[in-house]
Amino acid sequence: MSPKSETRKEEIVRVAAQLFKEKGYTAVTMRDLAAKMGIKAASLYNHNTSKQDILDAVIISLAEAFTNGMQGIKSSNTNSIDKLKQIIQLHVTLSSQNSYGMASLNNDWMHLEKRLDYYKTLRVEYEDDFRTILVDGVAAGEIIEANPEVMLFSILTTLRSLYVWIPKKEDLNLEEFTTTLHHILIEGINK
Amino acid sequence: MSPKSETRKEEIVRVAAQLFKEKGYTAVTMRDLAAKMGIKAASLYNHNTSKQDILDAVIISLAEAFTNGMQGIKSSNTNSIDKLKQIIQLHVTLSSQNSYGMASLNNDWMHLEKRLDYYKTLRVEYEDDFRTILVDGVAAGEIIEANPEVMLFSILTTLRSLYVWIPKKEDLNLEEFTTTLHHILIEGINK
DNA sequence: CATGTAAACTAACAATTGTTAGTTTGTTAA
DNA sequence: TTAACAAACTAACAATTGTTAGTTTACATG
Repeated sequence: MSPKSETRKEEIVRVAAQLFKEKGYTAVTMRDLAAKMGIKAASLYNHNTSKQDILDAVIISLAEAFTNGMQGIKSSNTNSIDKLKQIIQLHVTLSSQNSYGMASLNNDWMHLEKRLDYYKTLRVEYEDDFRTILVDGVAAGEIIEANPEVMLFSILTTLRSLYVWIPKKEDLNLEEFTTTLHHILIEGINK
Repeated sequence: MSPKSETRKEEIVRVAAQLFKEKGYTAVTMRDLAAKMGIKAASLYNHNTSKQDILDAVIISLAEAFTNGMQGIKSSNTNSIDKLKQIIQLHVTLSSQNSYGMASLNNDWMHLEKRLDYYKTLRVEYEDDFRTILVDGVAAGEIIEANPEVMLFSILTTLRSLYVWIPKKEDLNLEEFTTTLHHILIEGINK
């Protein structure tokens, strides 16, 4: 009934993401991570095979969550403005659930090795899908005829930075925040 | 007549910023930097006293450029919308002149040590000045009555990410880009 | 009780890190 | 020619890094 409780391995990954957000992947040592877990560095290797694997776990699962979310939005039968609202909702949800992981997704992806190409593919495909929604919206007359590349850049960078702001506002009403974001990001390009 | 040509020390700082953008401050070694300069790591110490000092030089000068720009905008006798346009112009200019340094400003500031507090002060003051312009604009009826905090977040994160996009578009017309940004960022909050 | 397993430990390693000391080279100025 | 200086070099250091090997502890299951 309840979700399977967190394994020790998952706990390590979760705590690692917190440290990665504070100092960045490279600056976090296995001894730092172990200290925060209350154990010795060598003990981490009973659960994770390497520091690199921990980074992979943090980043790839989140990147795939975005990809899955985008698939659902693409296949929804709604207009472009509504799809944009769904994208905003997706970013708010994932960023509030995992603001630590979002930091690595944004800042530490270049330290992926084996999975770097896979990550880049997911990222490019996500941006392509996003761009298509904007271009379709312009063609359908729902979105102003500004440069789609600049619209994409402007909206997406705002959404990608949500993880910085959401945890700072502890009394933040997520629903109200999302509505305000809709208003600011979309009214500016709505026709 | 011409600006004093670049010293060896300044050259090192400039090249270091390029590496910092690629891999982040912690992941760049003094041997990496030396190799890119075509010399040995020890030779760097004829010019710079430490790796830390190089990071300070990259970040602080840029942060002060933003502060100086904001001072000029604050003291200009124009309405809030016009001040916002000046801010956009400031970010486009500094980001295109020094996209490498902007990466450190955004991602490596936490590795400042002696100058960390100073940097944080500059950053908070800049955000305060920006917020004041928005609040004044709302009070004057020039800007919609959305939550100023969300407007600030949305616009500022877009501007802070310019350094990622500008170098990617090599044929980018900066003037046209700035105009489009005005349109997208401001029409959405214009009254 | 016996066994298996999850999860911790100590000790150590080889490689890499930022940095220092001391020296050499090449160019400029007197 | 000599003196001064900028800028490179070699060699080495102490500390820190990710990781491995081997062992111990605690608990759950048969």
